[in-house]
Amino acid sequence: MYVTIIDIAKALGLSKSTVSRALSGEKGNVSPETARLVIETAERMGYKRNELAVHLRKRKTMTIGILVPELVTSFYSTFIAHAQQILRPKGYRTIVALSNEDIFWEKSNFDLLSDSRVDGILISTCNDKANVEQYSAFIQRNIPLVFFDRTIKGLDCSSVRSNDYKAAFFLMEHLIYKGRKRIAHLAGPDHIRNSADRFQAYIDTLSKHGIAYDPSLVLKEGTDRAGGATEVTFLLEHGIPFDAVFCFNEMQAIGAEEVLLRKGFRIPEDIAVASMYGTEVSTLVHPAVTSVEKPVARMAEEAVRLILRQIDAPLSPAEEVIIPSEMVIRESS
Amino acid sequence: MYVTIIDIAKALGLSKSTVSRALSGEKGNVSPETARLVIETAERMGYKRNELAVHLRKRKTMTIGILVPELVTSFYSTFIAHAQQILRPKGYRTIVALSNEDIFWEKSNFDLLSDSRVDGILISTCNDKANVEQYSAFIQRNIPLVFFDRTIKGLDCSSVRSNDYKAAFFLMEHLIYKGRKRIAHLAGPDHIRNSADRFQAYIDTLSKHGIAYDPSLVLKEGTDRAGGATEVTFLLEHGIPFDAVFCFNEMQAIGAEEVLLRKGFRIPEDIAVASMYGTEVSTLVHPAVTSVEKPVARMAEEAVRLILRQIDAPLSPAEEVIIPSEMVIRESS
DNA sequence: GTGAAAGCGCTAACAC
DNA sequence: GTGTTAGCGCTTTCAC
Repeated sequence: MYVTIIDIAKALGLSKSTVSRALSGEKGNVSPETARLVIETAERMGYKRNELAVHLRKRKTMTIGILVPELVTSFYSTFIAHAQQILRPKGYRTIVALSNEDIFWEKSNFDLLSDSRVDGILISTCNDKANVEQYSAFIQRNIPLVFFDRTIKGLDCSSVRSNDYKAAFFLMEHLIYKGRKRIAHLAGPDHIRNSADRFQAYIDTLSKHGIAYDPSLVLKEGTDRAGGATEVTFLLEHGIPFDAVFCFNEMQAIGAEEVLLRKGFRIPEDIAVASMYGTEVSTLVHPAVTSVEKPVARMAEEAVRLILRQIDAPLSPAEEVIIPSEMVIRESS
Repeated sequence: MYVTIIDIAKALGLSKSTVSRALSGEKGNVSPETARLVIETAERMGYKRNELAVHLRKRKTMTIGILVPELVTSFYSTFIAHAQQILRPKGYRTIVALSNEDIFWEKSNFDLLSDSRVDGILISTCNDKANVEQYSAFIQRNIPLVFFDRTIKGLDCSSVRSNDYKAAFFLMEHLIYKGRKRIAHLAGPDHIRNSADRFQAYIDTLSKHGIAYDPSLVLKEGTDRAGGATEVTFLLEHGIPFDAVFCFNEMQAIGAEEVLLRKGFRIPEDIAVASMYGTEVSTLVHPAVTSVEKPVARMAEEAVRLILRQIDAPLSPAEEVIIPSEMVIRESS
């Protein structure tokens, strides 16, 4: 049904090698006339090269898999866009898969990517314990894997992240300098390294500034919009006083903000809402939210660099890149 | 890097055919012990079959491409969901591509699907003239192609659609029976057969019921939410009286409705809003909208049946299936 | 500059 | 029940 190079070769009385060379575009090993002739004939016959065969032969699919926990937060979609922008000119396609913050989805979609023989996988894990054997096996087989943002300790594999602890510390101090004393923390789940880092920063900042740690101000209902709303509602309904909310992510911040505004609070005059992170392109976060920026573009750049290096030089040593968060407060307008 | 059947064969002192047979699961040509042994070894060695090679060898990718104009209207997403539900159990994957109602996108994404050697394509075209040569070439090469919903006349290829004319007629008569006399029509673009059919039904119903056709009531600003809003706004601002709006699709209906409600009109008491189609699963359409249902499920069923038949029996004759719309009015609650 | 031959990883006759 | 062989469509030495 499909035309092959053999059909073209036959039609022209050439060998399939010559046709292949002419079609591959690299001149030097085929005369200009032959090349033109072949290309014209191919066009006329409606030839489409069979990528399957090419990939099998070259043992390379020219596709990178990207596995992320979610796409509601602007961080991951921005990351993907940046990564694609770098990969595309280099001839790489990209497949995006989701874990939906679930370890079983993650496992199954990781398999899916590996089944389709991607040349490498960029992953931001949803759990820093769950699927490690799977990753180790992958790494041992020398298949390029790079973790970004949500990385895993102790894996012999390159990774890129930003310094969550420092950024959280910075943001917390900003709130404290603004006079906030009772800062609630809408934390992330324990099984993500980033949450732990941010929580630690929360504790440490309070301690540094002589503010007592009150466990009733730390809530872990969920990292989405509903979670943020629920948590703030809980604080209000139980009469737990607070003058600031320090959120794990922007979705929580939006949820929190919605509830507060509806209850008649002014932001940030009455209660400040601070979020890690509204990325630089986020249009979701309300301008009244205070946030530190995550350096998405640079993270994507590094992640892509690392995966490509791993593809080109499979035995190069693992590299752990930490990109500093941009310590810029974006405040209410 | 990846384990192959040859690695397993070597490790076990078997031939790769035996390993292949054992792994393919069909017993009868391989002894139970060998089978178990092979499967265990494969598991232990971390074997993953190379789909690329399988597809090349079998000359079949077990994937169906679905090319649709958009995904905002519930029809196409529902169609896709139904199609996938039927195809998956049969071992078929599915790739979805969008034309964004643009002929160049459509062309390029059609190529993309064909490049990835899908076994067949289900398409709902964005223009019934533009890319016909491309489709003809495809059909001539005997690659399975089935049009659904937005079909093209005169193509030697199976198609599925519902009877838009009848459905539109039914819906129009419903409005007329309800006493509407000045019915505005938010039409679809001329280059879609369905639009033409619906417009014809609009004309014919008016004529049948002795209502004069007023061209100023027919608007073609766009088939999205903004289009519907713009068109209704236009009528209102230009003082063109109307007591009903007959929309090409549900997005227009939503846009129209929003404007009308904001201006203080009651729906449907003051102005009725009727739409083709809010599909049976649509959660988008406001309950105040009157609509006829498009039989998505049955259309998907037929489209899948036709494409699979074309795959299994490439030379079977083209079939034109018309599935009657469900003449049920879903009215304001 | 061109052709012959090998092979990517797998399946499917065909022998035995 | 298992092995041998051929080949899916392509690229890539290696000769000439």
